[in-house]
Amino acid sequence: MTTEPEVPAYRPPTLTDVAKLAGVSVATASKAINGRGEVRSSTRVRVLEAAELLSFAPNALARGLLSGRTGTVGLLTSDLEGRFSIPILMGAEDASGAGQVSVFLCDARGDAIREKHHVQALLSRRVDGLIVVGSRTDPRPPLAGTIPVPVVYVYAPSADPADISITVDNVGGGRLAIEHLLACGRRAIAHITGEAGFQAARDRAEGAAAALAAAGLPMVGDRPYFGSWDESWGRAAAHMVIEQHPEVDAIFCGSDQIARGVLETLRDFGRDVPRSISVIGFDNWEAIAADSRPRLTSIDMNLKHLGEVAGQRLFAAIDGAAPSSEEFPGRVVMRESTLPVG
Amino acid sequence: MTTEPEVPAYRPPTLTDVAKLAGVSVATASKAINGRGEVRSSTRVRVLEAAELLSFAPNALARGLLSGRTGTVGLLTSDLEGRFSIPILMGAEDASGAGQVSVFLCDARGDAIREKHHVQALLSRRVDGLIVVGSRTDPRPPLAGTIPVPVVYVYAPSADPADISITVDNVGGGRLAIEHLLACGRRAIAHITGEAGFQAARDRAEGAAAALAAAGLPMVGDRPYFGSWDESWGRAAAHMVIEQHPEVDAIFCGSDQIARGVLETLRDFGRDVPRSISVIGFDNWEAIAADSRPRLTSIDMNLKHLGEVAGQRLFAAIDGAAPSSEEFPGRVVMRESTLPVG
DNA sequence: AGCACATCCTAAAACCTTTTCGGAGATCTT
DNA sequence: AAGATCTCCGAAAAGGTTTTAGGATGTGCT
Repeated sequence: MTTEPEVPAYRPPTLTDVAKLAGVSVATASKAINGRGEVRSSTRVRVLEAAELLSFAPNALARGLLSGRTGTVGLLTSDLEGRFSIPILMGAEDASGAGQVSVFLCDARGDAIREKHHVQALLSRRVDGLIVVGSRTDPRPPLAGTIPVPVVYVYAPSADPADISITVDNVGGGRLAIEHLLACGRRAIAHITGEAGFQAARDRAEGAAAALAAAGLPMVGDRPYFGSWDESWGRAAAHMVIEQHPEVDAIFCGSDQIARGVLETLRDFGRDVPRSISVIGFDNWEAIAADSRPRLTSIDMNLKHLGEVAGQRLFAAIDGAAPSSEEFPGRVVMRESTLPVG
Repeated sequence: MTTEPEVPAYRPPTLTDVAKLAGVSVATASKAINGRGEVRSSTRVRVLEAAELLSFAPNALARGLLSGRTGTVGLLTSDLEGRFSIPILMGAEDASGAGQVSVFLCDARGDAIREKHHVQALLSRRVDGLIVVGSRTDPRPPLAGTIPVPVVYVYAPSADPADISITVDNVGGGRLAIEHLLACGRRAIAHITGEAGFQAARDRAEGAAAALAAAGLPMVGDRPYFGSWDESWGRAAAHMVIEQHPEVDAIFCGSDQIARGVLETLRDFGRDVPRSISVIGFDNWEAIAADSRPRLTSIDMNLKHLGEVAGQRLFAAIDGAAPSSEEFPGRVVMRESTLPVG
C-alpha cells in the first residue's frame, strides 16, 4: 500500500530560506531585517533583497511565542447590532494605529456563558489585553475569573471601581441639552425619554432636572415622561404633552428616534418647529437626525473618541501604566430644530 | 550599577507545569488533555485535575506554529460605519461557531494602501483564510498580490470570476418588490431610487422593469427616478411623481430612507397609505422601517445569512473545497404600507 | 612578529506544544 | 519459567524566531 503523493503544500518562506538565499546565518538575517545588532551594510542589503525576493513575512506566532507579546487584543462586544458598539469599535481599532496591533472581534450576544467561552479562547491566543464594550450604560459585572491581562471597559462601566472604565457623562449630556434650549430662549421644557430601567435614561433626566433647577424653572409635567426608546413612544408622549401642557415651548428627547416621533406629532398639531417649539434629540444618529424635517439638533456622545481612548488606555496598561477611569462629556450638534427664537 | 529587581512577570502556566504537578511527562499530559493516545484513565484524571487547578489554557501560538493551522481568519471590511458590513460580519462570526475559530477585524476605510497593509499583517499572523466585505455591490478589484490562503468576497463581488464571491441578487430583489405590489392589486407603479452610479440601484431598477414588462405594464414616468439614497430625495421625488402622474398607485423605493421621505410627502398631499397608494422600501432597516407611520414593507436581503454562508464557504475552501460563487435572493417583509386594496 | 582590539558573523538556547518511536513493565501462553 | 503480547508512559524532534555569548577575521600599534 503506497501513501498518496500529497500535493506539496505551499509553505510560507521562513527566515531560514532568506538566510540561505543571502548566504548568511538565520541570526544575521534576523538582525538585518530588524535593524538590531552589528551587521555590515552590504550584508544587510543582501538579506533585505533576499527577503523581498521571497516576499518573506516574519511568522508572528513564532515571534509571539518567544517574546510573550503577541501584538493582539480582544474586543468583546455584547451586541454588534446595537449602534453603540460600532463607533467605539472603530475608535479602538484606530487606536491600535500603526498596524502593530491586530484586533480579535468577539460578540457575546449578552450571554455570560458565551462571554466566558470567548475570553477563554482569547486568553488561549495570548492576547495582550481586552476591551469590553457594553450596549447599555448600566454597570456590568466584571469578567469572571482572574484575567491575566489588562482589561478596559467601555460605554458600560465595570461594577468594580478598581477596573478601568471609559464612559459617557450622561448627566452632563442631559444638562447640555437643557442649557442649549435655555440659550435658545425657551422656558417651558418637557423631557420625553426611554425606559426608566436604563441608567442612561435616569442619568440624562437627572442632568436635565439639575439644569432646570439651576435656572429656577420647573420641568413641564413635573417629571420626565419615561417610556420606550422608539418613535411611536415619541409620538404618543408628545400627544400627551401638547394636550396637557399647551404652553410647552421645548422638548428634550432621550433619543433621536423619540425625537422623530415628537416632530411628527408636532407637525400633526400644526406646531411650528423651531418657531413655536424647539426639539432636541440624543445620540446624534446621522441616519435619523440629519435628514428629518426640520433637521434635528442632537447631543453627540463622541463614541468613536471613547473607543480611541479605550484603546490608548489599554496599551498604556499593557505597558504597565496604573489603571484609571474616565468619563467623557458630549457636545451639542446644532441643526434647524433648535434655531433660536426672535 | 545593579539591575533593578524586576517584578516577577506573571507567566501563564505551561504544559510543563501541569505535567510536573501531575507527576507525568509533558507528552503524557498533552495526550491526556487532548484525549489522544493511550493514557490510563487514572492518569488522565490526575492530569486534568492539575490543569484545572492551574487553570491551564494551551498556548494557541505554539500549537499553531506546530500544526500550520492557527484557527484564525481575517475579516477585512471597507466601511464599518456602513450598515451592510455589520450583519454580514455577525453572520461570519457565527459561522466560525464552535469557538474553534477567532476573527481578526480590520477596517480598510476603502483605502487600497491600508488594505494592503492589513492583509500583510494578517498573513504575518498566519490566518487560515480571509473574508472581504464590501460596502457597495459594485465588483471590486481582487486583493493585490498573491494570497497564500483562501479568500471569500461578500456583498461586493471580486472582479475576478475565479474568486469566491457571495452576493445579493438585487435584480431579483427589484422583481420581488414589483411582484408584491402587483399582488396587492397595484397597476401604476413608480420607482424612486438612489444614485445611478451604484450597481445596486441599476440592478434593482432592472429587476423592476423586467417584472413590469412581464405583466405588460409601463413604469410610471417611463423610467426610474435616480437621485440619492436619502430621505430628502424621497420627499422631492415623490413630489414630482404625484404632480406629474397623479394616477400613481404604488411606489417602489430603492432604500428605506427614500421610502420614509416618500411617506412624508404622501402624507402632505393627503394621499392615504396604503389605501390610496402603496409604498415598499428596500433593505429592511429596522430602525427606519419598523416604526414609521404606516410601518413600512421592505425587501430584506438576509445579509446575516450572507455572512454565514461566506464563513462556511471559507472554511470549506480551507479544507480544500473547490471555489464557487453564489447569489442569494431577498424576501419581502410585509408591514402596513402595502396592505392589499379591497 | 606579536599583541590588543574592533568588527562582523554564527552556534545554540529558549519559547510551548504535538507526535512518533521505542522502552519498561505487566499479563498471558505454552 | 521463558517467550510473546499489551498497555502505558517518556525522550526527543519539530515548528520559526530572537537573543546571548562567543568565534573568526582583519586592522592598528609596538
